[in-house]
Amino acid sequence: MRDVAARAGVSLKTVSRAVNGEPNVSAAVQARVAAAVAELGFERNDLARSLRHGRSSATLGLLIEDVTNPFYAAIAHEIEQVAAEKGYLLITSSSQQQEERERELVAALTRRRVDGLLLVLGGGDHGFVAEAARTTPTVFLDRPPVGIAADAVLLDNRGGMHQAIEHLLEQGHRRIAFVSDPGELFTAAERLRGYREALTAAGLEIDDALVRLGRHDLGEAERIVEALLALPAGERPTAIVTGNNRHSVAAARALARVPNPVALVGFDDIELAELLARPLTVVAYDAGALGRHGAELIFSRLGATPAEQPPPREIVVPTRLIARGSGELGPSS
Amino acid sequence: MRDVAARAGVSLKTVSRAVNGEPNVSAAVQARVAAAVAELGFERNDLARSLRHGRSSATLGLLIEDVTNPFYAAIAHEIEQVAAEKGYLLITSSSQQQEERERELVAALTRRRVDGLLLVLGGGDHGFVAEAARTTPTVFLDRPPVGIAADAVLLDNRGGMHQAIEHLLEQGHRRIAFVSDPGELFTAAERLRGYREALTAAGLEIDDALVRLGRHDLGEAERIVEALLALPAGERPTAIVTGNNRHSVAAARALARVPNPVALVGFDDIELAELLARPLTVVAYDAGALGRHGAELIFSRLGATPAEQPPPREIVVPTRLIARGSGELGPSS
DNA sequence: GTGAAAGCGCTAACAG
DNA sequence: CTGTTAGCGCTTTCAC
Repeated sequence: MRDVAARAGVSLKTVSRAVNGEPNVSAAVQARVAAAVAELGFERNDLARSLRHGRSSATLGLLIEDVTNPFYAAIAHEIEQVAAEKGYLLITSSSQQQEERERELVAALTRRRVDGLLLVLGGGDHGFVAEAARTTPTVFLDRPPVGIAADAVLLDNRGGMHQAIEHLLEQGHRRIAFVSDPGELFTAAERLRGYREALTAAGLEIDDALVRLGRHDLGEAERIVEALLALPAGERPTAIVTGNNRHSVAAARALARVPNPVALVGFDDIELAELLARPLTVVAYDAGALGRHGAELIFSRLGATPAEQPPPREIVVPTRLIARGSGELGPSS
Repeated sequence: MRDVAARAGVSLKTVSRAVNGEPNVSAAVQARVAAAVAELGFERNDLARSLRHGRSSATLGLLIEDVTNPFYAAIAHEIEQVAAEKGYLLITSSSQQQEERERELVAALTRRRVDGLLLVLGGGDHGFVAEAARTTPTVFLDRPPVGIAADAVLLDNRGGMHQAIEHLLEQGHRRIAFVSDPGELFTAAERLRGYREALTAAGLEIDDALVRLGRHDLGEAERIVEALLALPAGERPTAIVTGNNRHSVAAARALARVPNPVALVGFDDIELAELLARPLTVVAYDAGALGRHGAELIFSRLGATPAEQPPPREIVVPTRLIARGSGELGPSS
């Protein structure tokens, strides 16, 4: 920038004004600066800018488990879209479900002075985010904050699971298995609660042998479903509900290998679900909405003065059941 | 940091040393600084650090079309993994296939002084990247640079298409359609070239009516395939090869709606392809490898002195055919 | 309309 | 081992 000033024969500050489109720069000077900028290939250093400017690195930070899961990709994409409209960029980082990585990455994002933090965190206490959340607008996505207060955008986990169970009950199922993540995970716990509530409301006993919670590693999940399917006649479930798209994929694979499949309803939609040999019935929702609302919550805080900051808010994204076939198999088919 | 220094009763520089784990800090002082840091909830400002430090914002910039496409998600994920090992974060931005966005985003990333640029750009001249590439290690992914020299990681597009066509020829197909992106796109052009080469090598004429290039908008792509399937008997293709995963999804959907389907081979693998009603035969490859190699190329330049910089390099990722059923349909089935 | 001085938070290069 | 000085590239403040 100093070089540009020298080249254009003006002061540093004038270049700054010209480059940033501030008022009080004559057309002639504006043009001279523009020419110098072009000749020197100058690009404003936004790091230095935000340092002095005090605020705004014009960057948001997102922490998810893994972008290759379409659920997270949808979230990341929507955040990025909202951010782009405001001239913000997005740093996306993956925890790989490791709490240590979560800590490291929140710290790394904070050190870079992101203007907002969007977090999908695992179980356990989230106290390590408290400090960052004090100075940076922070939104929890998919899972609520634990141990601290902050905005959150969640799914209607229980409601969605009610839809799934009620749908299967209508088909005559009475032995419905639930395959999902470990119960430490908020979403798994809530969906399990929905599962229990719906069964209990129908006057059925909960058979804990049909509740299988394990990491959403595809291989392990497949083995869990295989074990369920290998149960003797009376104990075998006639339907399975999965707790997320990874488990749905695993269950679909395991089911494809047995001669006498059972009904399946997945939580979260899957591309091409309708073209599967056994079209997948799912509890669907707008995953991107988690990101979109989250980004909007961030920007609403960014646009408000400290005095105007509202108390923590919670947004719940609705679910809906899409029947495609796999969930319409009867108990004896 | 100044507050920490005051609190610990040491100089600014000593805090800097302690915080960064530099040598020449006594254990006692180290402890006192650590205590002050904890009490004040201090987090080093990496923006200021990299400003002074001159180099390294410890951030890489990635420009893709859209993270919700699993192809790009795989790339982003691998880059992030490699970056994480070195303590780097990744800014992921989506062009949505708009050249104007590409320009804006490359500029935005450059202004933030990312240490490396990984770009998936559309057709047209890439001159607008030249200035950035001069000062920042830049790698082109999936599509080579046009008009400038830079590292690139590409797929074996022609080879992959040869595999697809040869496979279909072996099944007896002679009328094979090609459905892909517009020819301005390097990958589409190369795959089309592979298609032509393989057919010509087999002594067949190219029927341009069977070559349909259009944006990979799912709806439009479906209509293109429908049109092909609606051709009269003699003109109708007996097999279709798609140019990318979006077109494969579109083709699978369109094919599922007709009573007399044709063979289908997709370029790029799809999750659950084996569980589709008509299991999808594909030309598969390691999409993540594009990202992994790209990130490694960046870091190799980052670790080299200006004098050591090698000339632009090109890495080609191999493809392989996976037969699952849709590509093994005969011409008269 | 334009410029000079000061400083954002940190670290390189020296001193001590 | 620790502190001082200067300055990264930019913007704020205030003067002209």
